[in-house]
Amino acid sequence: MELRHLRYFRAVAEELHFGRAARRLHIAQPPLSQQIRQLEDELGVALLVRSTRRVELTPAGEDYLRRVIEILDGVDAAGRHARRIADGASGHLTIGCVGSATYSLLPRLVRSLREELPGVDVDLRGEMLVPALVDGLRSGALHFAVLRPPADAADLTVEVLRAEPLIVAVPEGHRLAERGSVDLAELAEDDFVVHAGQGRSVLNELAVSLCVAAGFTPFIRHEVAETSTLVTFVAAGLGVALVPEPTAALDIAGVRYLRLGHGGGQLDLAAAYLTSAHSPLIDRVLGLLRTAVGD
Amino acid sequence: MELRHLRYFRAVAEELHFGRAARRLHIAQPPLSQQIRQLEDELGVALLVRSTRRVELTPAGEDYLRRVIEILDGVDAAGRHARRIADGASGHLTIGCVGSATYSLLPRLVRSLREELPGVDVDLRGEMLVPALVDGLRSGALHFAVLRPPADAADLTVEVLRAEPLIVAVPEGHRLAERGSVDLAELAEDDFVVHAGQGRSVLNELAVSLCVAAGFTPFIRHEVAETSTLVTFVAAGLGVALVPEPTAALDIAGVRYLRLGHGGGQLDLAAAYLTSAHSPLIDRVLGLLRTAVGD
DNA sequence: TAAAAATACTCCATAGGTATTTTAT
DNA sequence: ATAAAATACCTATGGAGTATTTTTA
Repeated sequence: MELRHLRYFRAVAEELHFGRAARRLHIAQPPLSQQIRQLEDELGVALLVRSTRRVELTPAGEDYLRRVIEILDGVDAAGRHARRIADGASGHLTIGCVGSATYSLLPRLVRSLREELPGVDVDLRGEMLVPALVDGLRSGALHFAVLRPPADAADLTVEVLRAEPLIVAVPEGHRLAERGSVDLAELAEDDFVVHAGQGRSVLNELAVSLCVAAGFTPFIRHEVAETSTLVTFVAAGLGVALVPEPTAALDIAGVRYLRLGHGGGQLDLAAAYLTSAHSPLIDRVLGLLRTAVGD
Repeated sequence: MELRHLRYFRAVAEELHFGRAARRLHIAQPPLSQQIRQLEDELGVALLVRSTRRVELTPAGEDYLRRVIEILDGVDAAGRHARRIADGASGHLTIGCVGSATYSLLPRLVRSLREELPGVDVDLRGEMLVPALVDGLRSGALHFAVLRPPADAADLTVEVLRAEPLIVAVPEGHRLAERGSVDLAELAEDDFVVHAGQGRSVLNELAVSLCVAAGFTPFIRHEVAETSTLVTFVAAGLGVALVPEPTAALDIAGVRYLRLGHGGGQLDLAAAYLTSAHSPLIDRVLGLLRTAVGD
């Protein structure tokens, strides 16, 4: 049996007339009769009752017609869906994101995804550390990540979106809190709050090396998992923290953000995906992300 | 596009190997590659990523595979269902029934339908008069009827199931209530309760002609639509009624059923269906009904 | 008897086969 | 070097066409 048989049967069942059905199908009447006969033989079921004056559906034929219409519509729909997925207009995507991008960049990305690709359904995971993001991409749990460029990324395609200067978060009562800008060396005596993860956090590594370059080793007092927690700890007066500039979007009471003068650094923000899982959808998301960064 | 393309795609997508898929399909590998290529060209979508060492599905291909499996399963299911309907093991049936068969024959028929043809779903309408049953068959509202053989039945196939003797229903206080059997002539002075319908009821016609043959014209006091109402009216002392014997199954308090001696008659009970709507299912129901009558 | 489906036959498009080449590991 | 997919080419099945017959309302 082939779709041809189903298409032909549908035409005859809807026209209830072999001649008209054949015209509608752009074939001659005899081959149409043949194909319908074949279909009935293969099913072992009479679908139509013919006389020269009237063609009627049997009860089995009526049921079969309903199902055939569903099948033929299903075939069309399958093609349409495949095409939508192929050009990235439809599909499913899980996006992971580091903490500092969670509060400014991610909402902008989501808004433009909703507008530009309404057929795509997106799962989001914010507040993740870089090693977890890389693991997520490799395990297939994430399709796309916004992160700090990691060292071991041979199987990933990483595109730097922009460089973000580091700033300092200090509690409101801090001796430097009213300054607009400080040098890193001025923080030599302060307690530091950093991300947990045995130094595997890209931000931690940069922060420590900057401090060393500024002539001191930071005294790490607390380790936390999320950026929001980190800022809350600073607000509570438990120490200071070096964070990328967009973290300032996290406007928590009791925290002041200061620019860094001498000894400051910057950290790249990048998009990454598993090279082997590259897809049109990822390209379109990457395009939207570039725009979101530009805004 | 033909089902062949979908079957072949399914095989390749499940095997992820053109050679194995071709073996599973009992064809050679090159024509399989060709057909898959055709499918992709027609859809305008890459479904598979091939290298000589590995075949993988694209995201569009994964979605398409899911839908293709549904379609192919749907094609099989459609054939199975059509076959079930064609041999009467499945389908839908509306059965109409005269009042006197509603209380004994119809329940037995329904029980055996449930047992023998569980795939058939049945709608029942009991307590109908013969003209309404015939109209129902002709309009398509009923597929099958249990009735008294009507006069104008050229387009119906009518099969007599059995002859049912008429009996008399009298109220408990009636002067003849304690007799086992009466002659029709003894009811010459009684009020009669009959079915409504301007004499078009087959039972009414027989009853009147029997009375006339017994030498009197029945005095019709009440006309009712349902047999159950008719018996209730008799129980209430509003008159007597001639009813077919199975009506006695309707055991209402205050009613006595008496056999008829001289002047009695009998009424055929029959099954009927529209000859043009004859189907295997109707044959099977008719078979069950014959058994139910025999019990 | 006239309209429509079925049958008889013919033809060619194409599915599928065989042999070979290309390609990626 | 080798396994596997793609390409080239050929064969033959069967889908579709034309002409005709059969059927029934």
